[in-house]
Amino acid sequence: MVHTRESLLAAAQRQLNADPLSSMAVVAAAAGAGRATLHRHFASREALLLEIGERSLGRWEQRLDEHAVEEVAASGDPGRIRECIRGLVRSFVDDSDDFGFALTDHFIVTDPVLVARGDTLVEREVTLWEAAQAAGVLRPDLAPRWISHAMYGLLVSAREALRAGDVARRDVGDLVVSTLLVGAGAR
Amino acid sequence: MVHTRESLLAAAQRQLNADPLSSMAVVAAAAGAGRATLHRHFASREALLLEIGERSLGRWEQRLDEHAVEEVAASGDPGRIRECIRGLVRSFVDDSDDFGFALTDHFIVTDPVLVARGDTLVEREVTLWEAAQAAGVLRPDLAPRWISHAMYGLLVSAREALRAGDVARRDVGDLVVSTLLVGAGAR
DNA sequence: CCTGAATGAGACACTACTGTCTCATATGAG
DNA sequence: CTCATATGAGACAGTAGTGTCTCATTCAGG
Repeated sequence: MVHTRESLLAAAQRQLNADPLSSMAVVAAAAGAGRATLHRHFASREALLLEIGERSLGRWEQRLDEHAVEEVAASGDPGRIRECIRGLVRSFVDDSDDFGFALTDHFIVTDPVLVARGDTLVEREVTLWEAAQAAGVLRPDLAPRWISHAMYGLLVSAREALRAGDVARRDVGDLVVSTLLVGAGAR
Repeated sequence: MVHTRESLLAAAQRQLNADPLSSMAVVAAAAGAGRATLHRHFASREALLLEIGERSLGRWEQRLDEHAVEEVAASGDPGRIRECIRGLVRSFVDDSDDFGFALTDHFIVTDPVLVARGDTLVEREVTLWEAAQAAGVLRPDLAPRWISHAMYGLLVSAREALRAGDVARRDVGDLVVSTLLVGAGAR
């Protein structure tokens, strides 16, 4: 069997997603690799977790790029902004399946380097929230950072709801978008 | 120093809330107790976690009782239902400070006994969501269980927002209620 | 003051995991 | 086919945590 760094990372992510406390031995087995091989690619468990964190942040960043967050924000066009938010959130929901445990894992959420990089990404998001508020797409009375937190909370919800089998996978993106935008109250 | 089972539990909860991976030694120190004393009250780490889980579920159940969820649901009165939801969610937000880590800790979230008991509490909540939908307080097109998931996700949001210092403690209850009910979109 | 129960400190054996190493085997490129 | 390389299995020492135990000390109630 041949093991690329990427395939190991992906398998590790999948396994740690299922059980965040999995040992290196378990992770290696889940990747169909020996423990030694895993250690050849990642010097330590910590290094592996860091890399997974980086990978998750990379995907997150990529999503912000894909949706041209800054450009849309600068445009000030309510229609474009609304569509951008919808698309962005849907992308995040898709990702939360693979990357979800990085949302709550204590080590990843705590590591200073990852936190710093995450903060810069939140910063980028915030420009979108602020533009959305200015364009009348989002409520102006909410702190932009709260909007980010609320969105991530709903990603956790989506993850849990899927795990519990309470919602269908194809519905969950719309569910998050609509809950975030219009809430659960009757109009 | 005298240590009641309750004081140990409370301290353990506080410590594990700060760092879910704290060892028994760290937990004991945080409670101002010796490791032996902690073990006299809780046979094993697992037993301690279980008890914390039970404690959290107990508080949760207590909240449902306090707000007379079933009675309010049965009343069908939109005003009462709306007030009940507001009060309930605010209570949960208050609790999530102390009990928050039980929301995401893998062991607690996974243990079959706790999960089973948690399910029955979700069941009680669901009666409220359904009544709210029937009374025109909540959107009828959302699965009641999704509403529960969304609310818990927003509790995670609240916890994180507080930890990051992005919102004031006195605001966070209203923030969750209002985000859950009307969302972040402009009306 | 006296006494019995609770406590803290620490020793102890045990387990699980980590990170390193070796070596025989498998595998793919030339 | 041949050979260099990657791999899996396992040995190994080191570390950290757990659960049990003992024992001297503390402390509250009589």
